[in-house]
Amino acid sequence: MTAAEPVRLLLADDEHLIRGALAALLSLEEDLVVVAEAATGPEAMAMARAHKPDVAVLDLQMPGADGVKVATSLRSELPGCKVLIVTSHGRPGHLKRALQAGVRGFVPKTVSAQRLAELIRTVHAGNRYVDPELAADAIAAGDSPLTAREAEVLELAADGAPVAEIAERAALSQGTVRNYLSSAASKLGAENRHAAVRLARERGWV
Amino acid sequence: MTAAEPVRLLLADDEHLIRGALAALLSLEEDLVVVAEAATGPEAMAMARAHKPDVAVLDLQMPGADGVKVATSLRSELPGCKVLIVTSHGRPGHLKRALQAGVRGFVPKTVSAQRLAELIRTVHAGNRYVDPELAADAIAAGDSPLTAREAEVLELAADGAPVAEIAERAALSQGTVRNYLSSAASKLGAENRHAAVRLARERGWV
DNA sequence: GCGTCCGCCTGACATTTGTCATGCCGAGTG
DNA sequence: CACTCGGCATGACAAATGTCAGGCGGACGC
Repeated sequence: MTAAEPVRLLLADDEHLIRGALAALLSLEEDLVVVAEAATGPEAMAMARAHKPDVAVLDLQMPGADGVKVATSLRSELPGCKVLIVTSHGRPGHLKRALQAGVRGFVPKTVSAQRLAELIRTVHAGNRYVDPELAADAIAAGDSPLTAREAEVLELAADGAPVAEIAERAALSQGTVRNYLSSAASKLGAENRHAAVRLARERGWV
Repeated sequence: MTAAEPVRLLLADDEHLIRGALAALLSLEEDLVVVAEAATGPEAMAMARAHKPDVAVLDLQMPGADGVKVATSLRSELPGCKVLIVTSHGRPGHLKRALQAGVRGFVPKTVSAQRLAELIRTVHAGNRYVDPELAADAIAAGDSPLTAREAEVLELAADGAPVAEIAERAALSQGTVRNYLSSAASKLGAENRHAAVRLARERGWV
C-alpha cells in the first residue's frame, strides 16, 4: 500500500468502550490513523464533513441515524470516502440495504482487530468485503417477498397497534389492512401478524 | 492498592473485536493483568475454574448462558471472584437480577476504558458500583407488577403464539389464559397483549 | 373464628382480527 | 387489441381475542 500516506479513519460507535479501544488498537498499525470519532449518526456526519476521512468505520446501530443512513449521506457528500460497517447483530436485510447504499465492507464485531485492520486496507484499496457467514444468511433469506404496502402496513403493526389505528395512519380501510397483514403473514409462513412482524424483523425486511 | 500483586482478570464477550481491544487496553494498566478470555457463557465458566481470576468482566449477552447465569454459578463455585457486568443494552430487570446474583458492578459499554479500569479496582477492593443512569431506570421501572402466572403466560405469548397453544402448554383453559394476558396488559398500560410483551421485554420483566 | 383481600381459575358475551370472494387498474405478452 | 397476471383495495363472514362477573381457596389482621 502507499507507505508514505497513512489511511485516515473516522470511527463511529455509540459504545465509548469499544470506540476508544478500537482507536487505540488501530493506531498501533503504522499505516492507519484515526482522525475523528463520533458516538451518534449526526455526529458522524459532522465529523466526516470536517475531517474528510479516507475510510469511515461505522457501527450499524447508533442513536440519531443508523450506519446505513450515514453511509447514504456520505455517498453523496464525500464520494471518495469508503464506508466499512461493523455490527453486532447482523440481519440479512441490513446487509442488502448497506450494499445498496454504497457500503464497501460489512463485518460482524466477532472479527479480531488485526483482521479489521486488514479489511480497512482492503476497502481503502477500492475492493469490497462482506463477511461470508452474513452473506450466506442474506442469500438464504433472499429478497423480501413483501410488496411495498405489505411492508408499510407490517411496520405500522410492529408495536402491537390495533388494526383501526393502522388503517387510519395508512389511510386505508380496516379490511384492506387486515388483508395486507394476512398476506404478509402467509408469505412469511407465520401464524399471525405478530409472528410475521418478528420474522420480518429477524430477516431485516422491515 | 496492593502494588505487588496485580489484579487477575477474566474477560468474557462474544465480540472478538471488543474483547481483544479491551484486553489490550486493560493490560496497559500496571496493576491489571488479563489471565483468560472467553466468547461464550460455558467457556467463561470453564476459564474461571481453570484460572481462578480475581475479577470477571462479563458481557450480559453471550451465546450459551448470559452474564447473570455465569455470575450465579461463579458465586457458588468461586466466592472470592468478584463479577463486573458490562452491557450494551441495559434493561432495568437485568440489573436487578444481576445484583441478586451477587454481581458487584454493572455498567454500560458507553464508559471509557480508563473508567472501566477504575471500576475494576473498585469492585476488587470489595466495593460495589452501579451506573447511576441504569440505577435510575431500574428504580423508575420498579418491581414487576405481574404475578407468577401472568409472567409465565406472557412469556409463552412472546413469540405470537395463539391462545389455544398457550393454554395447552400452560395446562390452563383458554379463558384463563385470556384473563391473565388481559390483566397483564392492563397492569402494563398496554393496548393488547403484544404491546404488553414489548413493554415487559423493555423493562426486563420477562 | 370471621371477614377481607388477593391470586388463581372459569365460562359467557362483545370486540377485534383473519379469511375469503370479488372488483379495479396498469404492465407485460402474444 | 385482447388476455393474463399481479398489486391494490373492499366488505361479509368465521375465528380468535379481550372483557366481564363470579367462584374457590390460602394468607392476613383482628
